[in-house]
This record gives sequence, structure tokens and C-alpha cells, in this order.
Amino acid sequence: MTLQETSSGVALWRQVADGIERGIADGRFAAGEKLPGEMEIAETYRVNRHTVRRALATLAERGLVRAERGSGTYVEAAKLAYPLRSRTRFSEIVGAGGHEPRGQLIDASDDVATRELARELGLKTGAPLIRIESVRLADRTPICVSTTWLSTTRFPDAGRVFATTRSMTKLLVHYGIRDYRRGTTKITAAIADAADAARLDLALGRPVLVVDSTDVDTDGTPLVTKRSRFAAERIEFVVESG
Amino acid sequence: MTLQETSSGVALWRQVADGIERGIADGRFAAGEKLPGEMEIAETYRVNRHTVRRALATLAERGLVRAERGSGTYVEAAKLAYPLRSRTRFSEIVGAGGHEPRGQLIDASDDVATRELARELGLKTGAPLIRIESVRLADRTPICVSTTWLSTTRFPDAGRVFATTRSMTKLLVHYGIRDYRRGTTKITAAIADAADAARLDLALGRPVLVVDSTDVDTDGTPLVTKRSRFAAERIEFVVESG
DNA sequence: TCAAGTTGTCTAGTATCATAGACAACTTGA
DNA sequence: TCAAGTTGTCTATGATACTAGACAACTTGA
Repeated sequence: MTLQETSSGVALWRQVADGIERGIADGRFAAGEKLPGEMEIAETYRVNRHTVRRALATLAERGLVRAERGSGTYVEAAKLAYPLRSRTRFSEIVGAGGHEPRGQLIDASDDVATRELARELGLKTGAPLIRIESVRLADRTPICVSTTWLSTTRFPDAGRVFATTRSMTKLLVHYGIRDYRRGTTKITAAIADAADAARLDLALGRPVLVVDSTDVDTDGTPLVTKRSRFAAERIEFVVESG
Repeated sequence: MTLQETSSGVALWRQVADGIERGIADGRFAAGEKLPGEMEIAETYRVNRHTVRRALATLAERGLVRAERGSGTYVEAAKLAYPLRSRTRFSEIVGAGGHEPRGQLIDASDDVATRELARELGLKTGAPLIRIESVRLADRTPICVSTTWLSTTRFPDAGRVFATTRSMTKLLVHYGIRDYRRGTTKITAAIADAADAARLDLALGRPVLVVDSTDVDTDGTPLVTKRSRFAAERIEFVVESG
């Protein structure tokens, strides 16, 4: 276990805290168990004991661990049960993206097409769009936040329609579109920004899976494009092939 | 665009650097394009110009941007597109993008099957395996590190064969397997550990795409299973559908 | 009871982070 | 040619991060 020696822009105490949190998340430190002593952790990460204490303090503040004077520091929280593991298919998560009635509208606002968005939607750069920010949950655990763009010309008032229907499928039906399919899907990963971290209830610096996708109608005409950010520690995509 | 105000353990310059990098990754700043001036970026993120310069310096060091005195700072790199199909080969993808693919053996050693590995490969827990650690590059830039497991019984001496052939496809041909296809693929994301970060020439704390996959022969019999870690900032998976 | 091991708290010094301002060196377009 | 706008470099200051050492307060088990 070696940390960054050159300046990485991530504080040492944060790296230690993340390391311990990962240990809790993947079961190396089980719930209720005693963590190694502060001195031992300090030696493991080759940092000062005060640095370890700072790391443990942030974890304690978030309720992950509990320190007992004279005794030790104990793991408080159990890993959340994530039902979206083995049974879930990529097509159901991403293909159904935003179509589940579980979604929650955060914000809808006007936007204009960047060159990228215009190309995805088959519009001209600067074309008026409606941008919808939404979050989806499973068992009250936030799974992903999405930003969806639709053409204002094609779907006037889409923000309000989405707010009432809370479903992208129903929204499209409202505009006379009964069937559509996935056009392209691109997947990469990034670190959650402050806003996404807050909405996903994630610690800062935690990774998210970023999925860019565009849905098209049966003729292949682009309808909506969106960017979803999934909490990587809560999700696993399964690609079907063969 | 708001940054963490309370102490998050992530330096401001790093948050700015990540923000700009994300802009490059998602196309808000296209390759070759000029970034906003340092003053403008500083105002956007509400930080000092020196902080922006520090952020840009790290991006320049990694080859993502290039500063020109008196003129501006320009976007240098684009992400490599990596299509996910049932028959994709690393060499074909990289070669198709006009880059030169290279594979490099890091280590080959004996291992035994955990329950997970045994299930993937259709073996019994504890069965002898050969574990191969390798890294793949495109034009001298490391793209991914992989850990590959093969049955020792089925592929005796596989480590040495791989060392000479430097290609999984050629290794399988050596054992009389002419064709194979992708069985399952699971994708998630994580933070690079110290070893992977070093091999991928990544800063610590940077995200990787973790791909677990198993290749099967034409009968569906599992041949090899592997876990690959892709540098998320250099790659984008493209799922083809419809 | 007592020694060993634990967390809690204090002081102090050095390095890095972030801000602020000024000016030099250079490019671009009018 | 010249003004406006750009990046490059310098000095300076305060806040935060990290290390170091010491000791108090407390728990545990022999």
C-alpha cells in the first residue's frame, strides 16, 4: 500500500480515508470489526499518526466508523445491498435509461446545442434544447443521475410533460412516438463532481460510470440524447454478446 | 460550475484540472480548439489565475493541452474509441484508429482457482491456473493492464508461450484453437491501485474501467478469463446496438 | 493491581496551497 | 506600427497540510 509521493492534488489524509473506506466497502473490514490501531495504519500507509486521525475523523463524521478511547476504532456501517448486481442486464439499466417510473426530476431548463449535441440529435449547432436533470433510485439508494436533451422544436414543453409523467417513455408517447430503440452507447469513467457526488450520496473523489446514449425512432431519426452518471461502487454493467 | 469550498482533501487546482479534462473528454473542448483564457477560466471556477495555471500545467505535462505564449492554450488529445463487440481484438481496434498496437508481458505465475474463477472457467475451486499480467499500449501510451487466467491442465506452459507470441490469439492458435468469441463482459469502474497506476502511467486517484470477461470457443466452452483495467481518461467504450 | 496498548489533546516546525499584484514576452488583428 | 489580449515569471502573504514528539485518559487482559 503506497501513496502518491509527488503532489497529486489529493491530500494524504483523503487518500488514507479512501483506502480505509474501500476496505470497508469490499469487506476487508467487516461491520462491527476493530480496525488496526492508528499507529499500525500510519505505518501501513507510511504517514504520520495525526494524518491517520484526520482520515478516521472524516469517516467517523460520516458514520462509517466509531472510535472508542482506550479500546480501538470499529467499523460501523454495513455495505448496502445492491440488487442491481447479477440479475440486471445492461439493456435493462441503460436501455431502459430514464424510462423507469423510479425516476425523480431535479431540474428542467432551456439550453442550446453544442456541436456534439447537435451532431447526436441531427440538429444545427445552437438549436434550442430542453435539458432535463433527473436521478434514479433503487430501494432509496441513488443509482444514477442523468442529463437528457431534447429538441425544443420537436418536443415543445417537454420539461413540464416529464415532470408530470416522470417517464421518458410516457413523454415520447405523449408526442406520438410509440416505439424507439437505442442508437449509440458510449461508456467511460470519471470522478464524480461536487453536484453529482451530492445527488448520488457519494464521497468526493469516488468514481462514476459515464454513459452517453442516444435513442432513435424506428426510422433511425434521433429523438433524445443523454449523459448518465452511475455510482460505480453500486453498479456493474453486464454486456450480452455471442 | 461550483467547486468544493469546505476542505475536501482535493486541491483546488486539481478540481479545476479535472473540470477542464472532463470538458475535453466530453467534447465541450474539441481537439485542436483553443481553451478560454486563463483569466476567464479563473473567473469561471472563481479561483486565482495562478491556480488555473497550476491546473493547466498538469494537463500540459500529461499531453492533453499545449500552451502557446501570447496566443492561448490548445486542446491536444482525443480519446481512443473502443467498440464492444463479440469478436473485437485489441490489435484490430487500435490498428483501425491509426495507432500502433503493442502488448507487453509483465509477469506470469502459478495460481489456484478461487470460487469465482472456477465458475467462470468451468473448473473446480482450487484447480491449478496460470496467471498472466500484461499491459497493452497504443503508440507508446499504455491503454490497459490485464490479468489473465488459464487452466494449467488445458494450457500447460502457457506463460512461456505468451512471452514469445505476445498475443492471446496466437497463444490459443498454438494450442489448436483457431476461433473463439467473447462469452460475458462485465464493466464497472474503480480507482487505480498503486501498481496499476504505475503501469498505466496514471496519477493516483484516477479512475479505471474494470472489465471482467471470459472468452469461449465455438462450442461455448470457457477458455480464458481475464480482468482488464483501462485508463478511463484515454478510452471510451462504444456499445453497438440496434 | 498493573503493564501494555489504545484513543484524545496539546505544542511546534516545515512544506504546500491559494491568493494578490506587477510586469515581461509574445501573438494577433486592425 | 500599435493596441489589446495572451502566456510566462517574479515577489509576497496567509491558510492549510503534514510531520514530530510528548503526555493524558482510558480499556483490556494477565
